[in-house]
Parts: sequence; structure tokens; C-alpha cells
Amino acid sequence: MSAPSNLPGICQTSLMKAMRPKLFKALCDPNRIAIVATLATKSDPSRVSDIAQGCGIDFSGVSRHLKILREAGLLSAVRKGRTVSYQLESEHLVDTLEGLTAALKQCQRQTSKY
Amino acid sequence: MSAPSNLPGICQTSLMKAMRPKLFKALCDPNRIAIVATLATKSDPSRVSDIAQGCGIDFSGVSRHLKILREAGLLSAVRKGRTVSYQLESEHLVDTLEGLTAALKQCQRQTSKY
DNA sequence: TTGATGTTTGCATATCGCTGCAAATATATG
DNA sequence: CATATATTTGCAGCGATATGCAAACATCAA
Repeated sequence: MSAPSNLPGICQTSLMKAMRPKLFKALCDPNRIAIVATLATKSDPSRVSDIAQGCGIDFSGVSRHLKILREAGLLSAVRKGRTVSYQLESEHLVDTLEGLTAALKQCQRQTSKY
Repeated sequence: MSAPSNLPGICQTSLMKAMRPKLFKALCDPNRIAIVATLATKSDPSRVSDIAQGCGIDFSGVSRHLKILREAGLLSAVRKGRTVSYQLESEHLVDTLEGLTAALKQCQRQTSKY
């Protein structure tokens, strides 16, 4: 039966690598999704206090969310004087998503019946 | 200054829609990621008990994870006799990811300085 | 230095989510 | 019907996470 070899195993491994648990964990909170969506509309970095305006929670909580998103590689932070501004790392996110999509399609191809 | 109009607002809205909180919530558990990666390597639906073999947790927990993934649109389920088999909805996942990528790029374009 | 502003962090609390076990349900078989 | 197998669901325990408040920290301005 034309042995399936261990290609599925390789495929699964590369998918697991592409799935980036940290990314999904960072985006499983609705406030963090809102923050990302908001920052996606800004061409310049936004200050913590400005971002907090949009959310319905305390700025300390927003600061924590921003930290999580930054550690997941989704945001970059810059300090300017007293303020810290965060910006979406759009290309990085796009690259990650495209990598995941490619890995999925690869699996699809290797497991499709013919 | 060639007013930005409310395009950013539209952009943010479409991104929020594309982000699918349910998807990220479904994929923020490591066991669920493993399940998805495993099912991605199968061309046929897999039975709950077989899927549970791979995970290190009780099959009841696996059943719950499968339910969450199914409700997020990531899996489809089919009952055959006493067994229920789950399969990855690969195309749907790919479409969702590509939609999200496209929405992100759209935002990138609209907010880039020129 | 003193005071003001912006952000982060420590702490307590409340809620959420994962898990295992046992019971319930669904289906097949004797 | 009674029994066996496969899956789902109810329940309780428990660790993780989100949140607000207050304190600490960083930076700027008098």
C-alpha cells in the first residue's frame, strides 16, 4: 500500500513549530485582540495612556496586556521621555501567519488521497 | 493634509471581524494545538479514542477539546456506530488565516506613510 | 531637590479553564 | 432485555489569568 513513510511525522512537526503557542496565547484575550486591531490602524507608535483610552480597563491592565503582546513578538516598544509607545509588528505577524498557512497547505498536499 | 477620513475605522472593524476571537481561544491550549497538528497529517477522520492515545490526558478531556475545536469551526465530526471521528477542516482554517493576512496587509497599506 | 506625569509592578481577589473521575448517553451485540 | 464499547457530560478541585488599587519607578520641569 505504498507506505506512507514518516512524512506525516515531519509534517506534524513543522506544523507544531509554525503554530507558535505563544502567538495564540497572546491573542486569546479579547482586550488584546482589540489592542492589536487598533494598533493595526496606526502608522505611528501609540502611547500606553492613549491605548488605554480605548479599552474599558485600568491602564495598569493595559500595560500588562502590552507586555504580553510584546513578548509574543507582536508589538515593539519605544520609550521617549516619560512615555512608552507601542507599535504593531505587522510584517512579523504577517510572516508568521503566512508560514502557518504554508505549513498547513503542505500537510494538505501530503495527506490528500490521489 | 489629505484627511485620513474614517478608513482606519473601517480597517479596524474588518480586522476585528477577521481576527475571530473564537479561533484564537480554541488554539491557545497546547493540547488542542497538538490535536490540530496531528489531525493535519491524517487524510481520514480519526476516532476520539485514537486521538486520545497521543495526548497525555484522559479521553474525557480530549472529548472536550474536540468539542471546542469543532465549535470554532476547525474540526468536523461524524458518528459511525459507536464511534465519533473528527477531521481537520483544513480549507476553512486556511481560508480564515488568509483572510486575516489579507486584512492585515490592507491595514498596512492604508496606514503606511507615503 | 521637589513635584508632576506616565508606566510598570506587587498584591489581593475574582473568575476562567483544564483535568480526572464517575455517571449518563448512544450504539452495537448476544 | 442485558451487556459491552465509545463518547459525552456533571461535578469538584485546582492552577492560571485578568483586573483594580496602591506603591514603586522613570523621566521631565521648575
